[in-house]
Amino acid sequence: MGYGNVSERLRQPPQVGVSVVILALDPDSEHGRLWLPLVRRVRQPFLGCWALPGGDIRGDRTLAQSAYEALESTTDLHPSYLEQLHAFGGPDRSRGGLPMVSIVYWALVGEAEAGDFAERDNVRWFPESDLPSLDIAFDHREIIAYALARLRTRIEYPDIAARLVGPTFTLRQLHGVYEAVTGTVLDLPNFRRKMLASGEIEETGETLREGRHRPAAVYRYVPRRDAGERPYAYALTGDRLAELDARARSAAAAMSPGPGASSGDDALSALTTV
Amino acid sequence: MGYGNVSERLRQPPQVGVSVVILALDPDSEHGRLWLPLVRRVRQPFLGCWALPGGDIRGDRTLAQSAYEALESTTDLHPSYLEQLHAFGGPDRSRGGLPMVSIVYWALVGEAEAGDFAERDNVRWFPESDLPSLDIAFDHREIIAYALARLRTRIEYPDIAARLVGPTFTLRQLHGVYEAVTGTVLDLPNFRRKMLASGEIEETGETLREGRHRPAAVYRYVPRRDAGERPYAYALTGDRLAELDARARSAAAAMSPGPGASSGDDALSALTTV
DNA sequence: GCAAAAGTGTTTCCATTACACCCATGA
DNA sequence: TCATGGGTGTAATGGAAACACTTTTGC
Repeated sequence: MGYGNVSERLRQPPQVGVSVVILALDPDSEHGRLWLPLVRRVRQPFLGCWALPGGDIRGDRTLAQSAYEALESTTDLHPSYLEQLHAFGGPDRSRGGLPMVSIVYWALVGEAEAGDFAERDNVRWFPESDLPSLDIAFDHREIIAYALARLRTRIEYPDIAARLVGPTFTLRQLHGVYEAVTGTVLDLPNFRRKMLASGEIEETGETLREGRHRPAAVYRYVPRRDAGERPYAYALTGDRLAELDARARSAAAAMSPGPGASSGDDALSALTTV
Repeated sequence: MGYGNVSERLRQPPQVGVSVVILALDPDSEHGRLWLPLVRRVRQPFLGCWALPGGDIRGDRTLAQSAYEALESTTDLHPSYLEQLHAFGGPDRSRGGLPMVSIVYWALVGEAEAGDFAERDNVRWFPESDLPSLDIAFDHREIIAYALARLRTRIEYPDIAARLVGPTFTLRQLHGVYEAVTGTVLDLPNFRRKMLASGEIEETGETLREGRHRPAAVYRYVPRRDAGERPYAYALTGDRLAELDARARSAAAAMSPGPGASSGDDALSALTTV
């Protein structure tokens, strides 16, 4: 493919890719801080820098599918929430290469899952407040800040917090997530009432002992089928996500030689774009 | 450019473009309904159908600039608000051609400006509730619905309504906009207090006579510099928009032979993409 | 019994709602 | 002076915030 000099390249229509900001609760931190996985780049530009997991967009996939596949193949995680964040573009983000537009998604994964993740050389989790100081590729630092801001405003609903904490939880745990994410202090009794009144939370019948005191009731999140929670929400949750998951699995199976061997390191080899 | 058969084309990385949903108040309608301009396509696919104004993305422009230029060159309008809506993609929207991703913006223009617009063959304004029934290109009908839904949820702030109605307005006019957009009935006295309490509205000192009764005070919208109105807002307003406008003008001047002749029909020749 | 967290009750406060009312103006 | 919309006052409502309180458990 012959392209001209730099200024000619800049006038070309840009390439498109997807990236994903994957947010989870750090299970090692007692006070529930957020962390996220970054991938080390193995190509120029920004070789060796940390970048958001990403990949190409294929014409025969939806954008969400492309995002899911990028996420799943680099980190082996299965998000409980996936939503388009923003499309980023412009002259600042090309760095001498071809201009690039990234459609960025943000994803949430449950605490348990983020914990049982085995770290690899080219993927590492960083606490939200302790990102690498210099070597973050492109404008990914600002994109992360943007995703965190979105998370903080979206968390008014039980939904988001429940997806961060995992399938079941006590009200105190959920409360902790809210406090960690918003950085504020919330009255626990009022919080409890509000969550229960939302109708999106349901007792499992189990209880959880955690010290020499009264055990707490365990709840699960139940999306209300009220329909119109939020009038326009292109977020993927529940069944829609399972669908994407099934697709990703069958695609992986088709590419791998034997069954069950679909998560080799070749699939993990630093899928990153701008 | 040699591309293979259909299924091979579908696997190619998609092209990118911008489209804009331009919303305004229909000045002919007394009860303040919304309308928007669509452009007739002069190319396959969907030749002859109505489509959102759109254009290409250039690597040396920001996405918002590209959206502004698409909007300005097709309709000669100058929006008072411009914000990214969503990126649309996926296999459904290629129609046998190359796969296409559209980054869609939504824009607001003031009532006065939308009124003084001269209709042209290939651009026509349609009331929101009376879009062409069949011949809308691609998925643009759903995109319009999505933009309208966004407008309806965003309008809680004085901001959005003020930009629809124009630079100055009476509280009753503003009230009418709210009722038209939300489709609900609002108590006028309470509405008035709420707007004034927001601190984002300021008396101009003028009054407006409209019948054989007391004249109404005229107000203007004053964005509060409180900063954090909305925590992350990539919306363009005020100065930032003026900047885009200046850029678009100078670009147009550079392309046209004489001064002031920059809005010939060549610039209007149906810039539409998916 | 005692410590600690689970869970409940109650009061206060504030923003929204509903609606009655007065005011300014032109005909 | 009267019709009409501009503009103000105020009581009722409902939900969020603050915090005192009771209950259940392990040791």
